[in-house]
Amino acid sequence: MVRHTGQPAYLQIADDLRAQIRGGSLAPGTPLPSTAKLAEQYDASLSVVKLAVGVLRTEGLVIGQQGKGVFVRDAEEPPAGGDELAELRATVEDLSRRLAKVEEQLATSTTRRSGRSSR
Amino acid sequence: MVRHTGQPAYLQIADDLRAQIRGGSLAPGTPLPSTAKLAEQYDASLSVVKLAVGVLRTEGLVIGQQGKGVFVRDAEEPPAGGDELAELRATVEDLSRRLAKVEEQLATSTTRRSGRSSR
DNA sequence: GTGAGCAACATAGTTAACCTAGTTGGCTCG
DNA sequence: CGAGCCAACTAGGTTAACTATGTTGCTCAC
Repeated sequence: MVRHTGQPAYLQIADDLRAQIRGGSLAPGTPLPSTAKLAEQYDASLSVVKLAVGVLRTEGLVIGQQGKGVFVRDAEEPPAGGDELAELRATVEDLSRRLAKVEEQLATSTTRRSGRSSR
Repeated sequence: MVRHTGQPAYLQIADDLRAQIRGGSLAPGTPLPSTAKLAEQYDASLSVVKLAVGVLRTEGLVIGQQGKGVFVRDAEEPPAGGDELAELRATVEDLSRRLAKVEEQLATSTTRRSGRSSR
């Protein structure tokens, strides 16, 4: 897969593509590699690549055109800070998750139930 | 499915949920119906509901918690100042601070099972 | 040479199945 | 009574298959 950073594969791929876009490796107007190519490149299934592209599409970073490809958006004007906002939100969500986890660990260090055996 | 407005089902569902959130039918902090319930409610497959929720998650409108549910995030509405960015940055800073603190607590008391019975 | 048609490839959407993992509450057994 | 186990929920991730639809380039007949 990609790496086991705790992040799901489709988010890792989305992150990587996002970084390439912001970094300039993928200039506005240029098409991303095709779904199949990306799947091979990241050694992932088509499904996770589609999910990753879907995330970027939702974020408005890219625009998919049926039959042609997925193109990096011009990013002329960030609509209400759309993409940076999305990034910040993702960060917030991640932080919240981690925080809730450690806080729970701290709070329940004595409670200790939930014995879930094997499985 | 939902309706054939040209929009794909998962976007229609996402739109509807988004409208309910913004409209107040789904107040911040309240959980969305479970995936299964939503699927039944919209007469859609589990997959499209999961996609719809995924969109809202990407947008940061909701936060999913495994085992519990998907909860409406606090106050998506931008304050009158309009500087939602600054607010988010502040939130990120705050979360980072708290997280660092708690992580430090955890690290410095690894063998410690300090009593703190919550729940 | 030109146009029609077709094949190949692209994204997009939908569905279904399986697995992981966290939460909760109830039941059993010591 | 209480601790532990477990079953039934929950969301999340992954994969695969199928369909629809749009684009492009090639071929072939005329």
